[in-house]
Amino acid sequence: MKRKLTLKDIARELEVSISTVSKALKNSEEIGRDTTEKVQAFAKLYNYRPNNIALSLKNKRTKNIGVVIPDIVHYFFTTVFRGIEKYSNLKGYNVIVCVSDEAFDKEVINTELLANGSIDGFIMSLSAETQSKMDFHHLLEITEQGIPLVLFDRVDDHVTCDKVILNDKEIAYQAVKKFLGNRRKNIALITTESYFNVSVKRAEGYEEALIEAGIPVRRELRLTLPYRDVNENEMRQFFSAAKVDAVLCVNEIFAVQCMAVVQKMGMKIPDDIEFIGFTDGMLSKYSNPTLTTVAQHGERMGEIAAEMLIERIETEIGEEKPFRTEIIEGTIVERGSTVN
Amino acid sequence: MKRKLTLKDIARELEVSISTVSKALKNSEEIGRDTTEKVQAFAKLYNYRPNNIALSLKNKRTKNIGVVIPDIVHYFFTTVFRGIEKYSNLKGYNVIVCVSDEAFDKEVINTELLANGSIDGFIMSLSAETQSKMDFHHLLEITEQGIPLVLFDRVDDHVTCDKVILNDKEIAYQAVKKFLGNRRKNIALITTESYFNVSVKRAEGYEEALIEAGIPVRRELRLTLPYRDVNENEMRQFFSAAKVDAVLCVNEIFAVQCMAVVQKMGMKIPDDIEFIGFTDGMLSKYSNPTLTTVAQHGERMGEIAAEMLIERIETEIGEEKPFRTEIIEGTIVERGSTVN
DNA sequence: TATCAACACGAAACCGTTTTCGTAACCTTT
DNA sequence: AAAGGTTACGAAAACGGTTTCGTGTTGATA
Repeated sequence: MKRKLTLKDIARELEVSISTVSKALKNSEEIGRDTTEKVQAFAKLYNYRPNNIALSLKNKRTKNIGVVIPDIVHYFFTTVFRGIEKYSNLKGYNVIVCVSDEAFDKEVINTELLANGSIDGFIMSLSAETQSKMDFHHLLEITEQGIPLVLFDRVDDHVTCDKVILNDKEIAYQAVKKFLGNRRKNIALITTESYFNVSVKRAEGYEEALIEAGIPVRRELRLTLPYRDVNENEMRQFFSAAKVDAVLCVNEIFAVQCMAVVQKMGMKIPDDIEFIGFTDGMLSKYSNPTLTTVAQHGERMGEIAAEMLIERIETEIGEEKPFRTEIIEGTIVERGSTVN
Repeated sequence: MKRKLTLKDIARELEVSISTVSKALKNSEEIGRDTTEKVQAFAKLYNYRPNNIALSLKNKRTKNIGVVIPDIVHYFFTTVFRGIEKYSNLKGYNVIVCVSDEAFDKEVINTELLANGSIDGFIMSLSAETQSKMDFHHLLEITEQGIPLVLFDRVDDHVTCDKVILNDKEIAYQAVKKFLGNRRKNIALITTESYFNVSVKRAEGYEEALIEAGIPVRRELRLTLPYRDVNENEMRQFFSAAKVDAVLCVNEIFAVQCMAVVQKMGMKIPDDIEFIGFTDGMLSKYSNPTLTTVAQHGERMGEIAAEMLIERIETEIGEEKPFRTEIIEGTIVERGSTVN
């Protein structure tokens, strides 16, 4: 087991000072040709690599980005993460991921831990509990310390920072317009039980489209489901009670599960009933029928978030730019669950 | 923007020395009661938190774990990651994730970067390219430096380190036995084009079960597909050419795609043809029919990997324990694609 | 009253870098 | 030969902690 080589080791071996070694390795003009060559040859031979931690301490920048997301086993977050990782890596940054597991406390603990020097900036999406509690003190602490923060998807107006979001309301509006164009009248909305800004926005778009078309928004056409462990019976009851000919779901799991239920009940998709979901993940592509869905362009979202963050990190303090909110346009990917 | 408080700040403010502050904060007996209380009160009031980087430099341990995986938008890796993250977090470690994107170079660059002090140990799964190149010099470098390494799932015998793997051969064997028990004779294997140790093991189990049953292993019953962007035509041809009544797929995507194809061709699942896949992800649960699949218990795998790694990290050097290979037993989850 | 331990604290080294500044030694110039 | 300018390098501070060791003050003991 060979221990890591340090500048000190090289200095001792070559009988020069540490500073000389350091300068020689960076081709400083201060150092003579012979010495420089000697040092570089030695360093190369023994594969010297500077210690990242020491560099971080000295430079006060870690080249690490902290990513805090509610869940990792989740297609959308996964794709966003991929975008973040790709862009960050390109720019020489590493990514530390913490999963809040939709819990406020974990989110707080994780951010506070990372904020103590481990990272140069944060990219986050709020946990369900944080959104419902409306407690953002941990984020305030971060920004007050001057640590750059970018929020994506699950954001909140109470937090002032850069943001990347989907045009949720608008794209939900368009989805419903699509149903309306297909002469659907009884359009249901299936959304999450817990409070998510995105669900709210999507509901707004849904309602706006209906109202615009002169169709009343009916309470019995809205089903709220728990985020996990959905009970099929609830769906069955819902579809038995109300006559529904189109369904907008705020995620793809709800959609796929509902499609299975209504098919068991004897309805034909998309003839009797149409479906549009959100996410455009694996399930949408391989479900039966395939699901028409709103692509959220997670990877691009991640890239942009990373780009915004790194720009903040690398911009000199003093030239404060105003915070931006970047809006990604969703795309409706037409598949078998709608008539196109 | 309030700058981070340091020991020096507190020392200056309270007119004591830095060392006194440091000791007082750790309740050292060396320090008098009054001073200790004064310091702690001040630290609490101004929310002092030690700088992680400084601690890392001093302690020569970062409390970071490096995770290098081929892909993150991939159910199995995602679940393993969740296990790693959970356990690590519990033990006070953070996780730095790098995605090799199945590319050798990215894997090498990422590991070398992290190895320079950023992390205390690695958990990795080899990229496709690394497995086919059989070049493990970067892993050797890591272990030679005394950095603990745990490999999971995509492992190789040429690398000596702790490992966590599935009983791939055995569970594939059992899957085929299940087909045989259902009187299936024409059992196909659908596997990956590129070389993966796991695919090979699964193929071995497949063959062993057939041979044991006195059924010849037929070349035309094996289909190899590219890891991404599978062409449906290839599947269609395969199923037209050979009479197949059961299919073992090394992942769930292949299985779900094949099920769609054979259904389009008019076959009934599971009556005419049965399917078993690997992974037990979202697709298996929500496909039509639902897919009988080998649960790989990724989360548990991740937890165990993290446990092994952290034990190595925290064990004193000197008391070298031999390397272990932990074998996770897969479970066949019976669903609609087999007759049970 | 001289001695000595206990107490409470500070100085300084250390982790591995970078960077500023100081300075010998040599070279050039007049 | 004195003055000034290069050249090539080393010492030391700094980043923010921890820890070892030294030391002045106090109180107890002989």
